[in-house]
Amino acid sequence: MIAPPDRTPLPRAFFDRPVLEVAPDLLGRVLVRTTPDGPIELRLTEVEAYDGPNDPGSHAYRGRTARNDVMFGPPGHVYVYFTYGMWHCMNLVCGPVGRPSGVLLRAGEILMGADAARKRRLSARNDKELAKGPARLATALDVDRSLDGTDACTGGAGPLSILTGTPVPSDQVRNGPRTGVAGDGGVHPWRFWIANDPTVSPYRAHAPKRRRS
DNA sequence: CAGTCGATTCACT
DNA sequence: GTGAATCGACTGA
Repeated sequence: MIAPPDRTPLPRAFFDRPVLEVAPDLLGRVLVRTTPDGPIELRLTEVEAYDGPNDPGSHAYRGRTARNDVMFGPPGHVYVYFTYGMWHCMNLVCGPVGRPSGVLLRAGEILMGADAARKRRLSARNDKELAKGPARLATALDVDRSLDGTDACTGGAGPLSILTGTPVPSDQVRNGPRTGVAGDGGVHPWRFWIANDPTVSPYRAHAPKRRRS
């Protein structure tokens, strides 16, 4: 018998800590997304940390821009970016203010609202694949740039919020190099996941793009 | 202002 | 395992 997840909202202070502390602590937490098709709930199983100005893999490495502006703001808000001309990925901003860092939400298990998620993820061959990968996760939860800057610490009042869930014991947390990160940013072992969880995405090294002929 | 490339996914071989 | 899809942000001239 497994205890149900704690549905208390995660307080903003949770995110106002160094990102390397927050990232593994997010595993097992529950994200609630309100959609026109009803609520979708997702248990986080895989994340990656991106640490501001000292991290060559971070979008904030070269300073503040219109795109990454939210990363420089208060913790507990959502940073959403568009990539590869097709996909969105979402992060939770960590503190303190002025230290642009965030946690990329890479994968999770759908706890509720799988029907709504399947409607948006027609290529998924089974429910484990609904949110296996950062762009798949954002697609399943109907997340795009319109949610950039959303406060996730509202306790359910907004379109997106995060609950306490059931934190994962540290002996079940694994870590390793970040997926698909180019150059020097790839060296940091700042990807965290739950051991043996079937919804965790496979590791891939960065694939350099070949020049067109 | 043109060129490059991405915190990826999918279809195909 | 390989290559295409697809476009906005960023870079450097």
